[in-house]
Amino acid sequence: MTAQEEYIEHVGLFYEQYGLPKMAGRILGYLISSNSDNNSFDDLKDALKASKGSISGNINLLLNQNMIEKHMIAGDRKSYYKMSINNLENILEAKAKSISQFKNILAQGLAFGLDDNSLKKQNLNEILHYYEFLEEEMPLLKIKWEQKNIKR
Amino acid sequence: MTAQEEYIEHVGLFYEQYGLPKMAGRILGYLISSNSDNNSFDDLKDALKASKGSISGNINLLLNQNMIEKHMIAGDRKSYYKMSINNLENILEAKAKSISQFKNILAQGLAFGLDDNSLKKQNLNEILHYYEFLEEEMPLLKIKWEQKNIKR
DNA sequence: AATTTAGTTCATTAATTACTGAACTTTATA
DNA sequence: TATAAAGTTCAGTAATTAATGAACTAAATT
Repeated sequence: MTAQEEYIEHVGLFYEQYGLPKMAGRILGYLISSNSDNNSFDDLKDALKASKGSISGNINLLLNQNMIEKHMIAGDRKSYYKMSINNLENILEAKAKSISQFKNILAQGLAFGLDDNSLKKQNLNEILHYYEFLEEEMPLLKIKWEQKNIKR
Repeated sequence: MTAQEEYIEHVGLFYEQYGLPKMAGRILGYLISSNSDNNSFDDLKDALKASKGSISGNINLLLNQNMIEKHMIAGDRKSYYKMSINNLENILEAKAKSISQFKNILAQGLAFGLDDNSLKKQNLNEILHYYEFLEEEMPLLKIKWEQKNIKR
């Protein structure tokens, strides 16, 4: 196993922890460590020794999650892939979305059972406030990053 | 199916999206929606109609991730569980940890291949800077929350 | 000391998720 | 209009992950 191959496996395992298929993580690992600006479907298939089906499915998964993006080369009908940069902001947006979903789940759950001064309701309300705080802060973080980047 | 049971399934599915076993998500759903401050192992087992093994394994999973905590009642040797509140900060800490892990993966990957002014290196460096930004901001967010809470 | 309680462990089984490979679609050359 | 290229789709299979249930441990009660 070359150092690069080991690296790719490592990245695959890293992403597996966060619920992505290992192959999707390995695609990211390849895109980070490859020796070229232009990485095609077949490059991935060959480097990762995987089937077309698996590469196709995982590329589309990563595209849907805005983790990679496709680019083309004039006079060439292959597609090339790279880690997404336009959509860095999506990391925060995705986080914001999950925060706001969980906030709703909590709020809904608070409607069940128990009187309003039970310990549990106090506890859950505090958690709810924390999520509300995060929900407010995420867009501010995004703005902060954008401003920092305009200056650069 | 009662409204509460439906709610519990819903929470289970929500957490499944984020890589938890469904049963772990259902435990959280029960803890949010139950009618009591004190929810025991057996309450969970009965309400969720699951085996002791599954409840035990998933409770420990949630405890390890600081998503729930155990509390006791004097003169009672059962354990009771509730959603974690002391460790709300862990949401940010966990996020910070994954950000910093990924930052390292990227930095490592940049060591492979290509000359330093390739498009890819420029691209990855920009992503790296974004992660560095997030890495700096997470602790600030934590401080902001703590200060807001002292004032309250 | 025997029994009960509270939970853990782990082998087996069930359920889910991912991968393969062959057939297919679509667009572009020859 | 045939052939090829680039990828997609999907049925079948492989691999992984989760749940069950019975046997077990450790502590408390009779």
